[in-house]
Amino acid sequence: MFSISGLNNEQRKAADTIEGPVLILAGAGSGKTRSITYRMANMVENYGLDPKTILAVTFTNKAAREMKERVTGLLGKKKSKGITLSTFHSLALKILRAEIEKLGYSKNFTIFDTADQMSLIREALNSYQGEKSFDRKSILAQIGKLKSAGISSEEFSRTDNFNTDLDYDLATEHCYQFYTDKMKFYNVIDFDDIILLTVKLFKLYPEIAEKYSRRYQYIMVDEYQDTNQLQFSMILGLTSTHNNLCVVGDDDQSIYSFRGADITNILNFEKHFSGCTVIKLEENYRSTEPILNLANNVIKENKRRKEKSLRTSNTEGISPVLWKCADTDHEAQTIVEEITKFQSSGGHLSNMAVLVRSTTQFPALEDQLRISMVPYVLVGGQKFYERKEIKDVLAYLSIMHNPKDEIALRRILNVPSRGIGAKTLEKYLDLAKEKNIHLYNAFKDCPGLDPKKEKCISAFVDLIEEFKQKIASAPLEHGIKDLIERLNFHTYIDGFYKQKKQANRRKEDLARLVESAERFTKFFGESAKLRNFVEKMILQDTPDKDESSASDDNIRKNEVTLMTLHSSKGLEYDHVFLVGMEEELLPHKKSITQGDDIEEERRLAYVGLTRAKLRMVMTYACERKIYGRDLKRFPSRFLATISNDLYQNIDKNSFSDLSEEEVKTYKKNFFDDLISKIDV
DNA sequence: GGTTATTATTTTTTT
DNA sequence: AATAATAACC
Repeated sequence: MFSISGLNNEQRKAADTIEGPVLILAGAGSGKTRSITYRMANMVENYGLDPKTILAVTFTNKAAREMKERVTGLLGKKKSKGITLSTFHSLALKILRAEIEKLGYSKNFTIFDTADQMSLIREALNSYQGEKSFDRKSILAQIGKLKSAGISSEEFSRTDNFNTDLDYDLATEHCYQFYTDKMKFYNVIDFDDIILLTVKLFKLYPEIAEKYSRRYQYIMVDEYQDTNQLQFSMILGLTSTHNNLCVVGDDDQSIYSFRGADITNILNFEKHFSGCTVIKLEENYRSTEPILNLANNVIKENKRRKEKSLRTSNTEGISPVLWKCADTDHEAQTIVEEITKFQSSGGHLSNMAVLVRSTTQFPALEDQLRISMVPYVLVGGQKFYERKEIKDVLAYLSIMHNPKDEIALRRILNVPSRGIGAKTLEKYLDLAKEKNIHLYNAFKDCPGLDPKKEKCISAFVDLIEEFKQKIASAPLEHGIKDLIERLNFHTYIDGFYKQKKQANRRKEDLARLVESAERFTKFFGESAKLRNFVEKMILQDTPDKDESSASDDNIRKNEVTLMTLHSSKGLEYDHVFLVGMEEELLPHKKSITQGDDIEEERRLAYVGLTRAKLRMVMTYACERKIYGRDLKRFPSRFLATISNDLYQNIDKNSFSDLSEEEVKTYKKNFFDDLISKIDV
């Protein structure tokens, strides 16, 4: 018998209300994950439900893996194995893999990431006869919005969203049409399509929705405040034969509206699912009272939120502080100094996190951490597969799997250079257009279009065909390794990056790619298909070796975590540095100038503050380098509304916070440093 | 056709 | 400051 008696009253109610719709409003640190993992264990152990009927959807693959671990801890490997724990995208992709042919795509479709989308939009704009130059990004954003609102490219011009007088709308219409047509022709889909097509499938073939709905009798959705309209429709499909839907979320932590997250999903849940049980978790087990008071004081300024009061019985604690620093480097230095102090007093670095609003804040912090030789791990920021050299190799793999993917083909057509330049490409594009065939087939069928180039082109086509065979017959990692060697990619990198350090870094990345392919084949064995590998790379669904070893012995590495506020959601640390509490960073400049949602920025600050268990250190710099210029900076408006007794102001730029002894050492070190520099 | 120099442009956050 | 896009050169 599995016991849920370790939970408080509300948590127990959450874990023990199994049938029908349930809304769990879980404040920060209120034991949300604990409640839902217990809920799953409770369902299996005490209600005798088949684990195979349980589906839990999380926001990131990382969160899914973490939850899986915790459920396994409660249920054991055998029973937890049946439970499906996945993201919306992974789940939808699984469905599409089985059913996409019904929508006129073939099964070997590939996935476009944002960079691929951008190149397609560029193509679209090139073929557009507008006088003005348009911003690709905002056009793509507009298309994304239309897609998630369910408006097709044909419908767009007939909706209220469309204004004939606006140049941008006309351009968008052209691009949207161009984009949709090409995507289909290339047999590729984008991130939005993964959900969109699944929803379309559910609508056109209700029996498919029913099939999955019957399979997943009990559905849980984590971080419900960050779901968008499409995901909501997908949920409707999945619950078409029952209403056992349990969603968990906190409207105060909704921070993804830029990606279409719709906060009304959680605010209106009770309307969407009548007769639902509402459970509020308001007891905070994470932070001490001083930290919680500060966080509550920040978030209470938001107008659009459900009133709630987070409380804690943990009344004793260190007062949060705000450090005033001179500039970006001084800020980083001061933080790293504090970290080394903590380290030398015997603290474990896994208990510390440094949180930032923007990834541009990373380099300064990383520099200081490296100088002081503090081990750290980066979360968020540029994705591994987005690095140029990785994308290049993945592009080769993509066209082996889906030769219609013209964007991938053009990406590597002359990388490394093999004498197929812009002129040749143009000729073949014309040929392909004229014969209405795919670009790759044009190369394959007519290598001698330009006799001077015949050799280059046949060599290229042969290479692709050869490796297509090779990769299908040998373990994936061998194929990739051989490909990198055959292409002389290392030499290419040496030529491209003049600095040796940079070049070596890129080569290490390639080695990492081979390693991750190796882990992939090890894990999936015979069914380790090229396509799944590329897919998993793009969806960030590749547990790296750090994580797997950590789960093996369950020892957290002795390193500081450096990450964006967005990726910190759901995590907690004893000591947290919230870096850059200043205007134009938090709230971000874009949200100020575009009159965008300041409330979301405030929620972001709230998320950051509520990560801390024991100590909160906020910092800001009086001067920061932006576009290579030093600009004056000011403390965040979010601090202005807070009464002074809730945090302590410390001026790190003067000696006022140091003891006499510390000032002495500081000055001595300063002069020693100076002298050593003069010596050299 | 390829390489290099010059100029423009950028910075939110992520599946 | 760093990178991408473009122009000018070989």
